[in-house]
Order: sequence, then C-alpha cells, then structure tokens
Amino acid sequence: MSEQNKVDIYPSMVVADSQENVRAVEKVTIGAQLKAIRTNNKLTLEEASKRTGLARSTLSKIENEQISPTFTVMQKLAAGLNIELPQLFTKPKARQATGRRDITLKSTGKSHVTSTYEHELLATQFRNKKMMPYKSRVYARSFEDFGEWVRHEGEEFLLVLEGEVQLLTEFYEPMTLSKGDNVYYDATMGHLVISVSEEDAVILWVTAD
Amino acid sequence: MSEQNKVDIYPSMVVADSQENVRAVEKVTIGAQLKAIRTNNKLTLEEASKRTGLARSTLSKIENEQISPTFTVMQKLAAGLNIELPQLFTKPKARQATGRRDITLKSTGKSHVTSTYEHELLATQFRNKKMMPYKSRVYARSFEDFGEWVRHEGEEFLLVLEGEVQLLTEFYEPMTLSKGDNVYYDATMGHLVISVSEEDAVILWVTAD
DNA sequence: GGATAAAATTTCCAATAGGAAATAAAGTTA
DNA sequence: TAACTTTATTTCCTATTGGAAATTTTATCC
Repeated sequence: MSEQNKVDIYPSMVVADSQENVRAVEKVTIGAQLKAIRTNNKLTLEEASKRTGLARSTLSKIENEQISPTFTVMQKLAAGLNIELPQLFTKPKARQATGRRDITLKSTGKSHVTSTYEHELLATQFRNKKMMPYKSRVYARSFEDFGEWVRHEGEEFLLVLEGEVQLLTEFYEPMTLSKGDNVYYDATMGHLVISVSEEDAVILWVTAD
Repeated sequence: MSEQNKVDIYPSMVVADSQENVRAVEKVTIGAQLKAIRTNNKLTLEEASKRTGLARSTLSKIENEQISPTFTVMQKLAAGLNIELPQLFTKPKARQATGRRDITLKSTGKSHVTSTYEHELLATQFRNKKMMPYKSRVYARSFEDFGEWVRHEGEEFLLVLEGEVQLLTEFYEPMTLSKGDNVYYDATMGHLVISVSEEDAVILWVTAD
C-alpha cells in the first residue's frame, strides 16, 4: 500500500478552501518515530509487543509504514511505551547543543522600574530560552498597590534573597517568606508578592511556560 | 515572622496538593472531541466531509465511537478542519487553575550529599513541574573531583547565593562567579561548578527540559 | 398534524488493519 | 562456515475500518 499511505491530504480539500486552511502538516512519519522510541529504549519488537499488547507483526508493519495504525492502537503504544501520544508523530525538537551561555554579573542586568517592583531581567543575551529569570526589588506593600491579581500561563519559582516578603495568592492564605525561603506555584493562580520588611526585599524568580 | 510562622507553614507544605500526583491520563474520547470541534464550527457532517475528504458515514461513526480512525484519517481530519492533530484527543485545556503551590522554608528540603555537592531539592511536593529548583552547597574544588562533564537535556539557570564559584564549561573559559552573579546555559553542554572561596559556596539552580 | 427538506445514522460491501505463524535476516558460538 | 539463537519481516487469514447508498431522525414550513 505504501503510496496510498502517504497521505494525500490536500488534493480535494485544498481546492475547496482558501489557502489559509492548508496547514503546514509537516510530513509526519509515525513509523520512524515509533522505531526511534523503541530502539532508544533498547526494546525488541517482542518486548514492545509484550508491553503494548500488540502483535510483533503489527509493530513491524507500523514501523515500516505498511499500515496506518488506528487510534486505539496508538493509545496502546503510548500507554505501553510510557510516552505521551503526540510523541508518536512529533519530531523531538532538533537538539542543537549549541552550548549557549549567558552570564549576568551582579547588577548588570537591564532594569525596569514600576511602582510595585524594580525588575531586573537576567540572561538577556540568551534568546528563546525555556525559563525567564528575574531579580526584583519589591516596593509594593499591599494588594492595593496592584489593584488586581497577577496571573499568567506557566509556573513560577520564587526565592527570597533579602528581606521578607508576603506571597498573596488567590487560593491560599498569605504566606510570609524570609531570606532563603522559596515557593513554586502555578502562575495561572492569581499571585502577588509584597514587601513586609524594614529594608527593601529582593527576590529571585524564574518562570517557565 | 520567623519561628512562629515557620511552624505553621510546615504543614501547608506537606499538604501542598496531592491531587496533582495523579498523572492525567484521562480517558480520551476522540469521538466527542471531533463532534465538539465540528459543531463549534457550525459544520454539518456533509460540510465536514467535503473539507476532510472523508465520507459522512465515516465521520458519523467516529463521532459515535463506532470505529477507531486510522492515523491517516486523523491527519485528514486535522488538515481539513484546520486544527492541530493532538486537539482531536486533548481536552481543550480545561484551564484548571488548580493553584498548585509548594513552599520550602530555608533548609527544610531533602538533602542529598555527594563528594562534590550537597543538593537540596526544593518544592518536592509539587510533582510534574516544568522546572526543578535546587539549592546546593558546593564541595568540589576541581574538575578532577567529578572526573567528567555533567551533561543533560534542557537548560539551566544558576545563581550564586554565597561564596564564590567557578563555572567550568565544555566550550568556554572558566568563569568566576560571586554572590549575586548568575548564568543561564544550555545543559547539553558539559558543565561543572566548583567552589573557589574560603567558605563553602552555596548556589541556587533551576533546570527545565 | 402531515408533508417536505435537511441532517445524522445505519446498512452493506470493498478495502485495509491487526494477529498467528511461517519465513527471512542478523547476530552468536563453536 | 555451519549450526544455532535471536530479532525482524512477510504471508495468510480474520476482524475492523471507510465509503456509497439506503434508512432513520430531526428540523421547517404549511
């Protein structure tokens, strides 16, 4: 079947719809993907068969693009191989190992001052990174200084470097944190940090989407 | 705050959400998902059929869980309905805003001591998180203490909390970092941190895959 | 309510997927 | 290299999918 299997997704529908609808459906090869996952885990077809409950022959045929697995089979693959289903058809994001590195010496970062914080974004030279580290001096001293919750995608890690702050969150009681204390939380939950010490409080925080 | 408060907090940390430990392998119903997508777009089976190039009957059967579509069919669905393939079996991100939170008070984390570092993993109660924060006391004082580069997937952010360290990397010259200095780098590049100050150096680092 | 039109489901059959066993290919060992 | 062992592929057959058309259900109009 091979040829047939090479998914001719467009022909008829492209004609019907505007260019917009034509998605860049990268040529996905579930077979190669599966084979890579299996071999990386040093599994033989026999072992993979045991784990997934699928026949060796079926696995072989999928790997060689001889058949298009049903969703049911894909689920068994994901469950048996302990992977997320999309991994079966998603490229493992080209590892570049560029050796990128960005050092920020104490107080050399770019500052951004507001009425509530003085933010210093760190590692500004390293673009497209997975985490965003900041060092901030906290000026805010009450919820009112903000007026509303801060809320955004992703997760956040916060460590108190100096002074004492209070972490206000939508679902928990206010929590006081001293130097050295830290907290990790879901940033979609409303959150705010205010200073409660004599001297200015300084915190480090790192976010990741 | 201090002592008084710390005692209070301990509990909350332990309590810190256990819910989330349950790996969300929700039973996925591709049928309901497809139907939702189609109806939300106000498409009839006939129209969806035109766009995807699949028969009305096939669409109907998929929606009613009477058949398990092959990967080929799933691709046609995604392409024709202009959606990403995973949307077919992923809940529309039921923004849960669970408000997960995990506080680690100074020196309450679990420690792991080796000849090179004393690692304290932070936010241990918060499972399946995007970042892994550690606070470490550095004992190592030369490359030889390790014998080989540390290298792993993802990126790493490092901040010096106390003392002075040297960051050794595979591609760069050694860099000395003092309290407050920080660095962000690609962790697939060989890297090591050694102490170069009189007193023990303490660093915070956060990794993300 | 009955008649009609539109949409969804079911039926029926050809095409394809998935499993058991046979075959082939790739290592291993003597 | 032959004999053997392990792993992968192919064959052959049954079960299931996917498509065309018939049937049923739902919505609309009079």
